[in-house]
Amino acid sequence: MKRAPSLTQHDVTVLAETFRLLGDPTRLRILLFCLPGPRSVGEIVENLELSQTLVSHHLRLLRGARLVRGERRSKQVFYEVADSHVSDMLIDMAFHIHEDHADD
Amino acid sequence: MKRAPSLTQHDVTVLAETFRLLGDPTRLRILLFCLPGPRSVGEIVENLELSQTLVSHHLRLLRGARLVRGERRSKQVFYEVADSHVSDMLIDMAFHIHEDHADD
DNA sequence: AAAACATATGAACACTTATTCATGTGTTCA
DNA sequence: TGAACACATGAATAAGTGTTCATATGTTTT
Repeated sequence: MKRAPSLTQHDVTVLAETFRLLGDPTRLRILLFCLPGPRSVGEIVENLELSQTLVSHHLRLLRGARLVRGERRSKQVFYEVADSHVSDMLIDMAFHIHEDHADD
Repeated sequence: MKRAPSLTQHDVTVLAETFRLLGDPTRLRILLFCLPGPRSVGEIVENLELSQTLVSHHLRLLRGARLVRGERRSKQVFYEVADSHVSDMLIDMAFHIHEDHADD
């Protein structure tokens, strides 16, 4: 029987904010696409078939929450998931959903 | 180096919807409060200092997504986290946030 | 320097959503 | 049966948010 650690008010706020950002399908797709490794904005745009401005806007939010990091390499900017904490979180959640076939 | 399972379009949608619901601080507090065991609506209202109608509205959304289950015992209705999948998810996330003190 | 390329930003709009107020439903007790 | 208790629901509103359009910034190439 696992138990959760007691969270401070601040912890809960941060946690909710993180969830909120993951709660948009477009942002989630962007994050999942960047999970295997750094992706340029252009790659994201082409692969996910989204407008460039939309991707930029979402990346800004994800950056603001330190969920992704962007690094410039000449003309392009490559984004990757910020740290192993975030990627572990995402992978765990992905497994949870994947295993859970108690569909509607 | 862990890898995420490949998710279907439907998986991503469900995952995003779940995150979206967890993304509201009030709902997240309610869920976390119900994590240790079944709580009556009244208990939630008192402990989290929220209005009764607000709690009911949020519980309805959480119920709709099968994140909580409600059981009536005479006058009161007790809510608990739906299954171990959800609670594991929450506990994992709680640990992730808790351990992550790379604050802003 | 200018043009071309890659990405970012700001304003505007449509749409969603959290909260409140008023009221409804179900259950127990007098 | 009626009153009291516990919870749910519907409408209304204020605030937030995703997307698009137009435009700006930064980098390379000619």
